[in-house]
Amino acid sequence: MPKKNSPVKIDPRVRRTRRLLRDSLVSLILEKDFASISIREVTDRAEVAYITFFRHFESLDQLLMEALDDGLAELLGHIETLAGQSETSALETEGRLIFEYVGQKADLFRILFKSQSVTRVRKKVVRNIAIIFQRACIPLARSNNPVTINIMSNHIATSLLSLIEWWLENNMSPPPAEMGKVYKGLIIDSTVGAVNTLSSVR
Amino acid sequence: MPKKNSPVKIDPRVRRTRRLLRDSLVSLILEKDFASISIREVTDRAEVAYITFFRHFESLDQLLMEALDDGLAELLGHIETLAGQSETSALETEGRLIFEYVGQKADLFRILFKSQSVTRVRKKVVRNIAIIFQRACIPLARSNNPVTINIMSNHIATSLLSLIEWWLENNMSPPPAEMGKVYKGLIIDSTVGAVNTLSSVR
DNA sequence: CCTTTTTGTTATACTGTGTAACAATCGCTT
DNA sequence: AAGCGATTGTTACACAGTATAACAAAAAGG
Repeated sequence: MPKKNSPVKIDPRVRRTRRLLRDSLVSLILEKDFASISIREVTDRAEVAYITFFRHFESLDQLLMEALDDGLAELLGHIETLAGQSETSALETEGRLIFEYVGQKADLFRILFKSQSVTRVRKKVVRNIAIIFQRACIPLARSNNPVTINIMSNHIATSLLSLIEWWLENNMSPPPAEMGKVYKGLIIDSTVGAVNTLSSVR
Repeated sequence: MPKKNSPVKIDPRVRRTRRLLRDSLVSLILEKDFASISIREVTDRAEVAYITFFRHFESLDQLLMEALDDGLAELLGHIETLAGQSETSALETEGRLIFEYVGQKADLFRILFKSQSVTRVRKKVVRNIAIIFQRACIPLARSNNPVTINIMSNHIATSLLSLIEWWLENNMSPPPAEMGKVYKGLIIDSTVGAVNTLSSVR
């Protein structure tokens, strides 16, 4: 069952409407608080009839979710290859790639962290990242302790997102190469190093 | 300048109204989504006139913020004493105290992580925790590199909050004593260990 | 070109926010 | 205990945003 790219041809009018609405919402979020954005505002800027919004989405939340889902899929791919890495030197390079990618799509991530209703989206992103690292880190944990593995993967996922958020708020000031080192040292290596100590946790 | 307990005597009717509204909102958040709660619902459950709400608060956001602010002040005190610790054994004990405290006031933290509009509150909490650790960790960093210190304290603060959130969602299953070990190993020790590697980051 | 689908226009019902005026109640002081 | 001042309750209303319906106009695709 293919999740996306279902071979169904979409009416170009529908494609156009959805794209206009998405772009309109994104640009509005970058300007003002998400909670203060009304559907009317979005449709006005998109130059689309008010009622047309409801023919495609149930709420601004849903529209935002879809936009973020699509945009973040690529980052998950990056992280997936990263989690597969085991060589120490490669980890640093891949960490740099993450932050280069974030820098390219900075708007998308700013929206992820800025909009209010994003708590659920963020949780979903954390869970997806955690699952990726969960598989990659099972061989690292000495005892096959599910609690330890869960804590580890959750810690890595949330730490990575927080680091990205911090970086964006700091105007992406240490360049990706430096952030790659931070990523490797602060998140990956230190977590792996802490595993042995935690093998006894129930 | 005393922040709280200003010696001004507050009208008992005002005190009562504010307490009723606060309790009403808290109980509602524990039941349903914050975004779906209306002011009318809060005043109805509080058995208070609708207009009375606006005589005390501008929005549900503000009411929630004040409730969380008061409740979380105590945790910050705990963490402050914790950050002052340097002995390895004491760190683990103090970490246990944190999770015991969270367990006692679990409702409060569930609200912190559950309600949608809490992004700003959470950021404020992160910043407060980060500041505490910032002062405590300056002697640890070899070079007085502000970037490194900022990343470190931010990483500790967000990791701690994420760990608390994970713990609550797992029904507080590893008891506080075990979580104290996790806290020490995964967050404190590993971060301190990573500092030396990161001294070169601009 | 003709059918189907999508979009736009207009009107309407409904919910929630926020304010105003006035009456009723409560707390506090004397 | 009485009365003054502050708070709360009642009722009414204006307003913004959501959501739907019916019908006309426009665009897609065979």
